[in-house]
Amino acid sequence: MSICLLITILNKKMGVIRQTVQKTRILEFLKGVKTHPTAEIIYKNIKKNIPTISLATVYRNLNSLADRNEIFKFEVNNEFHFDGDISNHQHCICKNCGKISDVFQDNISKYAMKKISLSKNKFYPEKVNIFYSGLCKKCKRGKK
Amino acid sequence: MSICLLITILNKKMGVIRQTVQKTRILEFLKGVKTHPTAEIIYKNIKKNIPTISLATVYRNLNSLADRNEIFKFEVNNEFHFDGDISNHQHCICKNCGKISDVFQDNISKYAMKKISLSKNKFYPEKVNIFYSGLCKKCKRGKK
DNA sequence: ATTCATGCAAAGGGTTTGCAGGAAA
DNA sequence: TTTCCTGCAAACCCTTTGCATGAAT
Repeated sequence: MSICLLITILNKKMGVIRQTVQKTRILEFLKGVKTHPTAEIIYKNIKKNIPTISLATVYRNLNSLADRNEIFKFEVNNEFHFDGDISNHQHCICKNCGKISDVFQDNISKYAMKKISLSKNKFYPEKVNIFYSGLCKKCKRGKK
Repeated sequence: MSICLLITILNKKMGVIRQTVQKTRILEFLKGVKTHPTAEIIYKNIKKNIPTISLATVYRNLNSLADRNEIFKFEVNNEFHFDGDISNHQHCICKNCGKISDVFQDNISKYAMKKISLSKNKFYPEKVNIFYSGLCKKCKRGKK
């Protein structure tokens, strides 16, 4: 029995992840954008290229991409947002308008990971997610 | 016109927040517990003392308490959780079983707030929320 | 006496799921 | 040819809301 045949059989036994146009476009879109869109927004944008795509497909692909850590999924105000940038960075969420912006202060996440590793609590952290809540520039001006 | 009368009139104009048994019990329960229950769990517990209370009342009170920063509201896996402890602390979320645990490392939050204040991004932070994702002790053992 | 809060039930809305057909490998 | 993925629609489920009644001030 050849190695190739064995691999083929194993592939059939294990769940093989297939490459589809829908999946490719979704990942491309997320990687090419600097915002943190919801499934709905992603769906509307992909629809321009693939008019027949369904919202369910978008959800399924986003979830599987997030499960495999190819994208980052987080919730704001009862809605999931997706981030194609999985580098260590932090998010600011305006509590007035809901706008999400990035902060790239790598050392904040590093410090947080170091500190919790040193503390003797019974948790095995793999990642830290840091969210600031406050006001964005625009809303801060409006409140003055 | 006396000051007291003026205040009474103003109170009537402005929305006065009333003290109710339901509200009191909900806050008591949250302050007396070291977990991070959902509205449903809080509802079931309050029901033991106030059998007629409705889930809607629990939600309404939790939301107004969170709005006034008397409790902390956050989402995990598409569900809101409530924390009666509003001191600076961090949360660990087990990505396997969903268990939420606390870390009390005040300096992590302080460091995060200091760093973002120094960085010249256009956001005015008021609070930082830090979530670790990984495995709890129990699930870590199970995976070995 | 006023008006805010409650309880009930129904609506809301983002997300998931079952199923038949279609596309990767 | 097999198995996974897609599209459609319906189901899900947590949360919110409208309305009449009841309670707090």
